[in-house]
Amino acid sequence: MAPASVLTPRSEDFPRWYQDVVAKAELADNGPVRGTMVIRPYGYAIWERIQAEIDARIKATGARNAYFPLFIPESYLRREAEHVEGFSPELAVVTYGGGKELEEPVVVRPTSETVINAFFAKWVQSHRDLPLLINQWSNVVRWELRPRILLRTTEFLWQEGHTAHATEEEARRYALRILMDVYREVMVDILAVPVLTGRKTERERFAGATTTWTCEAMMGDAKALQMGTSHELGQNFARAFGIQFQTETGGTAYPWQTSWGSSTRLLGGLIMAHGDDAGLRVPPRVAPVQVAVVLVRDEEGAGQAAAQLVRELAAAGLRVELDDRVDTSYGRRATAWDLKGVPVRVDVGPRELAAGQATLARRVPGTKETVPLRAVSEVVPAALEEAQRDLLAQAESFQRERTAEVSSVPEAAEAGQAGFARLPWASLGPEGEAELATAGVTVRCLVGPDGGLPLPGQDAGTVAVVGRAY
RNA sequence: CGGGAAGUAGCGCAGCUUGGUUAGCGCGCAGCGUUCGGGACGCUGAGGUCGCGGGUUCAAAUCCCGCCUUCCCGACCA
Repeated sequence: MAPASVLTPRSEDFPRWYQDVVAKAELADNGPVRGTMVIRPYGYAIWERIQAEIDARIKATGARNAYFPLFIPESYLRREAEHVEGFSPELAVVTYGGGKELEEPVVVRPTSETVINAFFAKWVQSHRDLPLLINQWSNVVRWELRPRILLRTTEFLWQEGHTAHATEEEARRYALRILMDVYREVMVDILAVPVLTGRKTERERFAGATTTWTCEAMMGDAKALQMGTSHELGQNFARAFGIQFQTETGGTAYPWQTSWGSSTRLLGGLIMAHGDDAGLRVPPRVAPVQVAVVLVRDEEGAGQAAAQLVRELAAAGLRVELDDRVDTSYGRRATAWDLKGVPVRVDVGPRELAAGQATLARRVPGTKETVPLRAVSEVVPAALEEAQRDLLAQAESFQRERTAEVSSVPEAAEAGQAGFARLPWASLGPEGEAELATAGVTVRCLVGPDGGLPLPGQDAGTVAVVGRAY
């Protein structure tokens, strides 16, 4: 791969490298107001693909999309005590409208449990109305004190799901289904980011939830990133908003609820999980451009050959782009495609054309090979599959190497600086957790004794995975 | 929100200490020419409310005050 003078080397200054990639790959820019961002077309194209994958899986669970207002009466937030306490420090509140001071301030939604549940109270009357499964794609605002583009911004885009069920058991199954069949699957199978799935400790639980389930990934600097959460809300919001239904036997009951979300932070996670010194590396399944056909020089019919390759690759169902900017030097263009992380590049110029060949450059191992022109549209799909697999395998082995088994709090505090540390929750507990926090290490999640998900409330035998986090 | 650093052309920087005529440099950008297979070279040129507001002064990028933004480290979060 080319000498990466374009970017700050990842090993030299990871946060700076991250900024450089976001800028040079044309993913996003900072907005004029602190903590806001502009998502540029290339970044947004990746987001749209992530959205499509998540959206399809959400719909497969039976939920439907809807839209609720940006503005929420302040009084709604106050109805659930823990919820308002958790969110009040990060609220943006509008006190003026139409040139007049408002009688009741409205908050810009930090999340929509409150408005949505106010309507659930209207819509849920009978057990026949359940389950009620709603998702919305929207922006939300949480005033951030320390913003980081695409990872922690004051305004961000996300999806938030809200459901109501007749029984606790059903709500739990649904929350876990979202966790595993939507989030985990998209992260692992599509984004090629291995995640740990587990339960949050009391300390890390969502404000207003009874149980929070999470997907946690390890970034290239061995820090953790929470990439998606699914909450069991119990009957907390149902009681606060008066959501009740008539049961089959004629009684009244409060439904059991869930909520779950994933955001543009996934884009940040993608960069930090897969990027290298040459820039971004996009897994083929989310790549807006899977193959760039680069016309090196338009001589001796190379232009026609490149156009023909583009047609063939498109016909093979690939997302392909022709780069025929022959007035820009080859090196510059090659570097730009590397920066953008396009998985496969096919170079065509008079040189290989004379031999009936094309040059195939793979972003993931960073290698080049020559391929007969006739075989390109067969070789490329295989190369993309390999890239997808290799990215996941690399991230998995990195996470494995940077995960330590420890048995005491001091060991966990130390190992947690360099990656993940695993230790029995019994050896840690809330006191140990608080102690770790003073070293900047937090419990990312609790996993079950067999490596699977622990039960809500189950502490016995669980293993805590701790580390530094974004 | 606390501690630190910084904001001068699209990007990276110098100039500021010690105020003074036309604010420079590298990259990028435009035109022309030579080149062309991993960020080519030459010539010519365009591009600036010196972050914003106020103050001091005959005179402010430079000194003073306030604010905004960015980055790093901490406390809170998708």
